[in-house]
Amino acid sequence: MNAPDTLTPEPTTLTAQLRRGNLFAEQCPSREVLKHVTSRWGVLVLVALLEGTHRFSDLRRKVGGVSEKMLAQTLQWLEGDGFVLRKSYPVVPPHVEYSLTPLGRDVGLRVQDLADWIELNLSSILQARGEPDRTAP
Amino acid sequence: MNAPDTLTPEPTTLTAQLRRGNLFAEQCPSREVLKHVTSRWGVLVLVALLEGTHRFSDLRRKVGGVSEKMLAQTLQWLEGDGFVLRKSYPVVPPHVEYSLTPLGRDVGLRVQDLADWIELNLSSILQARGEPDRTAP
DNA sequence: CAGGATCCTAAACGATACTG
DNA sequence: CAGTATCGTTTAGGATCCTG
Repeated sequence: MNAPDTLTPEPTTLTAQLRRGNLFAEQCPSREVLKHVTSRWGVLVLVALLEGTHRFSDLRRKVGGVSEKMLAQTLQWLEGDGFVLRKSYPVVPPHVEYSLTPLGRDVGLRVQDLADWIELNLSSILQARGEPDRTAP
Repeated sequence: MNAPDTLTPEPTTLTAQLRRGNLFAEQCPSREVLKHVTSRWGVLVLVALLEGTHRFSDLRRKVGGVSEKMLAQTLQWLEGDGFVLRKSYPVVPPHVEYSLTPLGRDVGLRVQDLADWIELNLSSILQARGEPDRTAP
């Protein structure tokens, strides 16, 4: 850990190659999915839906700052990836419910885990930034 | 869990409030950190650095498609948040090494967990999209 | 109510050139 | 080598209006 002239020579183990083979490759399809899941609103929508089914306006109200357009687009991304189930009731006025598929719950839990960790460690992070700690009184 | 007409009325438990209190609030400082960590290149840089110390050009080569500018900016974000340690050796030509702090390793593991999950389930996801499964021959 | 269509701005991003 | 500076392009994102 103290030889500045030798750089870490790639842990070329088989498992590493197989498990995280192409994420670093520019054309890896995972990147698209990752983009949806880690998008500004994707994270919040997934976490919100972990708490249960929501209607469009519920999500809009819950996820502070999201616009109609972006919420719709985010939901379509996540639906397209098989994470979100869209259930439309043919009534007037329209009634649409969004929920997580099993796949979505799985990925949502990991996203929530990450988000929770950040909130929990926000204090240390802000201190690293030299910013005031707003989590403690 | 099966009443479509009653939406989840906010789990106003203390723990929920404390643990994920303000993520949904527009001005929550966590969002900024989340943005860095889940950014297009932030994810890849964190995962790359989990494998060990890298020099700038190593990262540049490893993370396919990243530009000098974005790599530099991403590293500065992560350094500012206390996730990445920048070690500069005053030699010529310049020699700079990037590694993860304990905090960075912690968050990196969660990001990697998410990324790995996506790669592992890419097959199911692409099928949900109706796209061909490129992970199986 | 749920969103599609349109228009527009700000931000992200990339390519290139340049410097200590 | 490890960046910064600058510029041009692309995309994200928001506001508004409109419809079933």
